[in-house]
Amino acid sequence: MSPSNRCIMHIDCNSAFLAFSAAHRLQQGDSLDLRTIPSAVGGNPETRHGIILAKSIPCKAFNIQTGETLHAAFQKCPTLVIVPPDYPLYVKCSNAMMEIIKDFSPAYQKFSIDEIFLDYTNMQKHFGHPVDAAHKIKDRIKNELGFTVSIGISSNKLLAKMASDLKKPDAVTTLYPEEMAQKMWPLDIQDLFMIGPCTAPKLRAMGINTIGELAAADLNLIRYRLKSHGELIYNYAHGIEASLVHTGKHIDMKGIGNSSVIPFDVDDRLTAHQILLSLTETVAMRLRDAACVARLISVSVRDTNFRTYSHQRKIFSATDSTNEIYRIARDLFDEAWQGEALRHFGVRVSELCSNEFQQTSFFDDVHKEKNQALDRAIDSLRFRFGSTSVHRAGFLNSGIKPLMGGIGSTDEMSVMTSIL
DNA sequence: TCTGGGGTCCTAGGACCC
DNA sequence: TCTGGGGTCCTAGGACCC
Repeated sequence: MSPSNRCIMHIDCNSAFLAFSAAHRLQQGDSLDLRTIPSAVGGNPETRHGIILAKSIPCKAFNIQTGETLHAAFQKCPTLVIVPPDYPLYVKCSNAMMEIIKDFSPAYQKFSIDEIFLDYTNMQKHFGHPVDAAHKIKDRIKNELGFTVSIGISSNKLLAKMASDLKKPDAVTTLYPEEMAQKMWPLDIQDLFMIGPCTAPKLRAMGINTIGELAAADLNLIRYRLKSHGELIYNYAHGIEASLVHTGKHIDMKGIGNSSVIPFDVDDRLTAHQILLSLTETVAMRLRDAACVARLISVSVRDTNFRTYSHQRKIFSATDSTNEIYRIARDLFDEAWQGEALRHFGVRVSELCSNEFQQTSFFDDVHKEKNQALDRAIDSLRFRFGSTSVHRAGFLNSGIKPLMGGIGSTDEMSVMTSIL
């Protein structure tokens, strides 16, 4: 089968978080549909989480942007209704949507919490023409789950994704290679997947303002200015992209991390250590849940001036131990911190491998086995009785949550990649 | 009244080895 | 005492996605 004979769909939820919350409220008996008024899912400014995460379509008239502060949004629209995020609900909605979609093909890839790729190649005999099948998918999601999606259809993932963006909400759109000139090339350069706020100005400075102009540009010049990323977006502008719909249940994770803004400025070492421990608890739990061990530990912080820096270390033998990861994270922090007030902390582990053939070192902690047993015992208690059932005495009265970050379960929640 | 959290990938520079 | 170039690994930071 030649690549151009593939049939790929991209299913994209419209205003996902807001739509999920709105649909849920209607199901709970609320008479107001948040999607019909200027409304948004947003954080809590008092805990310094005050940004817009998702907005309703009526917000467009007020020029409210995702990612901007609630304060700025209220300036634009004083009647704006804000609802708090509900991540467990979003995971449920996402999974329910996938259950419907997988009725239409065994080959599907969860790309993010609100986007799925479906390989519809060879499925016509079962569900008909791709456009008809897409309408069936879209309507089933609307009728059964109460929110709308936009579906793009093409011969590869990039064009399918671009297609789903062309018409919103509640729409089905094709963007086959022969339609690029008409449907995609007139679009602004920043509408192309993988051209962000940093690359767009560089292209504009070269006189390239539309996707079509990028497609017509000199590849050597683009490559010279933008290196391999230049070649990538040049190919995308021509609709060239050949990655597979990764069906495997187990997409290998490259890393696991938690990070959080702290509601107050942190300027003492002890508090910083507690925060790192709290972040490490969830990171290590997710690591063990994925049956992995990690070889690279990194810590990142952001100060009150929004300067971010990080410090990382490769360790000799990979680990999944909360205590071990914490000890390294703490050392990394102590080495990097210059004493200024901090507002944001992150702990991340990467270079993962299966814990099956864990290499042991002569120098390993003699308490290693005891530590492992303790980690597993705590994991199972938290699994059975909830994540708040067990935590360390050090957190009592500290004002810091014992377990920070880490949404839901890792089950089948595959990872988004910048390369499709 | 400020500015989230989860990821992936790429590049540059220095260390180190041959 | 002065001198090379290539390859690989490690680390920090930045760009992009949702």
